[in-house]
Amino acid sequence: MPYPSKTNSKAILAVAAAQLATGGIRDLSLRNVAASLGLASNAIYRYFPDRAALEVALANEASDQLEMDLRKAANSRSPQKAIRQMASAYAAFAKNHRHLYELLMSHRAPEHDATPRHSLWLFTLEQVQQVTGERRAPEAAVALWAFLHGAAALEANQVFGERKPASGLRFGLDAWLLAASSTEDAASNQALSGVGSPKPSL
Amino acid sequence: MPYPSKTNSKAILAVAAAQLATGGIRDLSLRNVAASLGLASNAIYRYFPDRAALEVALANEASDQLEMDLRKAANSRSPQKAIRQMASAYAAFAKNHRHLYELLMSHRAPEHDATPRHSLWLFTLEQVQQVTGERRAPEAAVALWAFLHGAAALEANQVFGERKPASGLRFGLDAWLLAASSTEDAASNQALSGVGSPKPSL
DNA sequence: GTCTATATGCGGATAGAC
DNA sequence: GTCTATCCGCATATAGAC
Repeated sequence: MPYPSKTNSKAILAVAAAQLATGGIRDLSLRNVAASLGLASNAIYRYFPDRAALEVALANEASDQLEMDLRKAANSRSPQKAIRQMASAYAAFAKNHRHLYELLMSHRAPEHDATPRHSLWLFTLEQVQQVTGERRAPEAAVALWAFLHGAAALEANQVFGERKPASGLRFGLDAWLLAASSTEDAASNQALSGVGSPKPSL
Repeated sequence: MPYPSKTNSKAILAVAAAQLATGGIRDLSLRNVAASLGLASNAIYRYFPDRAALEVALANEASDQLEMDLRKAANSRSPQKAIRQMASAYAAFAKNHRHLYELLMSHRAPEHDATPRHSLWLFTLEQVQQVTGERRAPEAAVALWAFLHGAAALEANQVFGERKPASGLRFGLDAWLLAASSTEDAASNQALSGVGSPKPSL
């Protein structure tokens, strides 16, 4: 071959991920990726039609990686303990791969989501179900994910500055487990009961 | 004066906010803002040293606006009801001003935060304190904010596609109120008690 | 079929004239 | 305070070398 391949999709993704890690999504550029691989500025287009496609590929990689971390964390423990371990793993992933995580979460899901993200959702749902039962699993999983993502985002952007959300993570997770472990009637009745009882019948 | 003022900071911010609302942060450009005001491409630099400064000003405006909405929602109600109303107002703000909200939350807080964001935090803390008492207020407020932000972000990015987090918002808020209304000892003991009791003594 | 060379248009940013 | 002119980096598209 006159022009043997100097690169491939995996190598491009690796370099892109490295640049994303150092500079954030705004600083990621196809030019820099190509330069890092010793290629011309636009050689990337043979592997990814445009920048958006590269971002999608990165997000899918991130999703796979996160799911692996969560599966490890949830392995062979009690349901509640599994949730706690998953929460820690989730927070750790968001912290250690800040920009990659940001990219993962800021990318809208496609219409028919057969992507790695769907797999991630199904696994989470499965784990939550062990705690809440089948009926309340979807809403509980959404609530849990919302909380975990929010905590990760707030810490990443240091919204609270000095006041770190570390203790807040504990509080929120305890609250979720408390509600998830109780019957739905007890939980909602209690929460709606209002002012009167500072010490409910726990 | 040979070149009288054609604009001012407020007008620039208004145009920038409008462009942000339609196209998102990536599409906001100083060139377009200037063009909308009938100015040369770089006239903005007399009012904002660079693009980042304009974004900070927009974020501060957003923070003020959100705080006003939350204050209205919390006005003269029971503590629990105030929290519920604030949660709804928060979600509504994030939904109705999607890109502005995103900008607000994605901007790191400065070192000594005397910005509108600090005021927003103090007000939230004050309201949470009505429910949890003074001691647990900070961590509870962080947890609440994390959950609300996460729910807003997930919905904005449609992470769950069809499975909308509307019911998840209810579940999470109920869980938070349940834990916030109980004593800290009861809450953490219950949550840590683990596997054995699918139906705890509620 | 893969890479290089090149061109267009859109950004942010700066210098200096008026 | 606004203007013209200009620079640099970026994504993108096309033509052609090998």
